[in-house]
Amino acid sequence: MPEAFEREFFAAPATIVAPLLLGALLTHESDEGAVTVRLTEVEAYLGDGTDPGSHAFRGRTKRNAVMFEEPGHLYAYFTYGMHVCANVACSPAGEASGVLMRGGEIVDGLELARSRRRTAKRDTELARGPARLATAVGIRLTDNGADLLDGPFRLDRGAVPDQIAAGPRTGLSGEGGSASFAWRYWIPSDPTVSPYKRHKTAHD
DNA sequence: TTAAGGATTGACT
DNA sequence: GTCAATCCTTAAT
Repeated sequence: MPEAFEREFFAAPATIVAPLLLGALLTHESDEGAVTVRLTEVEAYLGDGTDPGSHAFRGRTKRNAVMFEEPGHLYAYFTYGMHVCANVACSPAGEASGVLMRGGEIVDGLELARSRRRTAKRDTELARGPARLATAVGIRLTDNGADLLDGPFRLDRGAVPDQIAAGPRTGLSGEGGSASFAWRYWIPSDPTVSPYKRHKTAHD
């Protein structure tokens, strides 16, 4: 039986929490069944005005309100007209930061994940990429604000990875700005880490 | 009220 | 490798 994270664990800035979430197990139970994903890739986003890439950069809005409230909740948002991405809200209530779950390995509920991700040719593609992960686990826009420590969602400690890599975040504009911070963390050599836009990492 | 753009993916050349 | 799809959120009229 895995050990669940405590609320307090998420009351730290996302840059602290993010690398510690690698290897963690996110489970979502719905009418269709349960799916569990082991996180292999995450990104941190701050909200104190220092991080232009963050949705919380310009302060609290209707969309990002969850990030400013109690930590350990799900911040799900809609993007590109068709995709949902899932974050874990971090920092104490009143402060905003979040960890974007970018990739993972499906370790339970494989059949259900496959049926949700028809276009995936291999199991390693089921949750490789933020919107894919959200789809495979069954996260919808209406799940925004859900508690990740109680209810249909659960976030448990998993085996700590042997190695952790850090590098620039992906998909953000403004090279001279926050895109150059090493706030993306992943498990090296894991096949479920998304390969996108890795144009100027200083390692691998 | 309207317009611009996005923490991406999948299809196609 | 390139590019269209598609609609919600935000900021500007």
